[in-house]
Amino acid sequence: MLRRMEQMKQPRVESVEKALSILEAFTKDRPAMTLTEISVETGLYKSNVSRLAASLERYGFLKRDPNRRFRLGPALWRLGALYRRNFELGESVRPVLRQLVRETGETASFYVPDQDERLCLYRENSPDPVRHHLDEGARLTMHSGAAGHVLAAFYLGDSKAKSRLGTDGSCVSQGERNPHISAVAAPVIDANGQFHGALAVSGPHERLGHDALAKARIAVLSSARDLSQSLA
Amino acid sequence: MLRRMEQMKQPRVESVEKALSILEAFTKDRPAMTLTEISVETGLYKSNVSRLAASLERYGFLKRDPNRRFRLGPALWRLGALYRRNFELGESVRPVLRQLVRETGETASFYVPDQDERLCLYRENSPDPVRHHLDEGARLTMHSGAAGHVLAAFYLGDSKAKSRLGTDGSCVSQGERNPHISAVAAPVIDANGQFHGALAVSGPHERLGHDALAKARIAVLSSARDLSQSLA
DNA sequence: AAAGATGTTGCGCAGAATGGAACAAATGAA
DNA sequence: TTCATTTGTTCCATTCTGCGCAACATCTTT
Repeated sequence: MLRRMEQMKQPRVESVEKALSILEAFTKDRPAMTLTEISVETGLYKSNVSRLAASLERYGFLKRDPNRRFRLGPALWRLGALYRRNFELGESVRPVLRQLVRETGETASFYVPDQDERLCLYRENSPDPVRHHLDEGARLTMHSGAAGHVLAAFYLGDSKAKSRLGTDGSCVSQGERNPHISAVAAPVIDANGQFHGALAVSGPHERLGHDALAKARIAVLSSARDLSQSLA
Repeated sequence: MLRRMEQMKQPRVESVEKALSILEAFTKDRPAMTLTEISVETGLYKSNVSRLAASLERYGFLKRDPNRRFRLGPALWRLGALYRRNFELGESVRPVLRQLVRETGETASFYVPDQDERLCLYRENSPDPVRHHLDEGARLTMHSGAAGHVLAAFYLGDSKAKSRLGTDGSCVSQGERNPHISAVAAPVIDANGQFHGALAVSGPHERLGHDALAKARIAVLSSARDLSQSLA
């Protein structure tokens, strides 16, 4: 829970990190918690949580539902939308994703680094009912999957990840994160050399065999180049 | 900036509120700030901001762009998406909004309370090029506009706002917040009596005259009832 | 180079944040 | 109903964190 806090002695503000760890404790499967649950989940004392939560609530980062359970507050959505707007990305990325879906028939996504994980920032799903489904906003590990390797290599500078990449920066994975899914990913880097994220196409390995993957790789690389253009 | 903190002596954690006020300082027009700018904007000392920001950054609530300026971080987007999912609202609201647009030809929106303001959670724009445009995620005052009055009445319990409402809870405004815009709004309340937000239709007052407004009012009220059903 | 910003670090003191227990309020069982 | 249990808040003494501020780095600009 408070893993990150226990580390080295960099400048930090303890109570702030405790408060943030409360927010962090909310997940898709745990969208509402009682004070005691939060206390257990974070390892903080109830009295402490009570006070931290009060501040979070005042600023709209938490709110209490009719049963007085805590839920995430509207301020998060406002700021989340703002964060998202920062990337003018969206406007450039979406059309590219749709184009990729049209070309490959599979699902296309755009991932960015989020701490030591990766965040699915944008996604266009395959029209096929049998497809690799995932919500925008979902977080996956950065240490597996084609897009994961690309991010690890370009963002973290992970040398093991680098070695998995082709000279063009692309990466292929088959059944890595999920045994039934294959994927291709490529980095998106603007004219200034700034790394933005990874473009990926993924689908069931029944459809994405050797040949289909090779085709998809070309498509992804080409799209990544297009994106680089429009970001310059 | 720190208005909210200076108030009464409720349980709170000062440094946490300072940190949150840093996040609050980000706006659409100020999506990136240097440390000094944040310091000025929040009234906090630079050294203080530096340390608070370090913690926010560790948890992904802030990040630094290539020029080392601060921007909102990906954690916000993740949590924002989670917040939003809490309302299964979206899935119920969107179709209703689209239906309203079809019926009235004007823009339809759904507002929820956010602190002492109102947040435009969902919006479907009129197909007409001349329309009342506003982004999802935008915040407006709760003290003017038809939807504002509805929220003030039902959420804050503001008696002045209540007096502006019809017996059906609906409210009409003409040129209140913006001289060229008229609007109608109605509360959305589920079967348990839980208030969820305000449904509104808005457009240029040239089109939304007496008759059109009356028609829109019927449509909004009917849609609000439909929504109440699907939330029960 | 020199001058101006901008960001970070060190330090001592004030007082904020905390743990723990006692208290209050809600829930549920009997 | 009353009693037991769980959940949340308030109080208080102690401690150590967070703070202001100045000095120190680190970049920009001229």
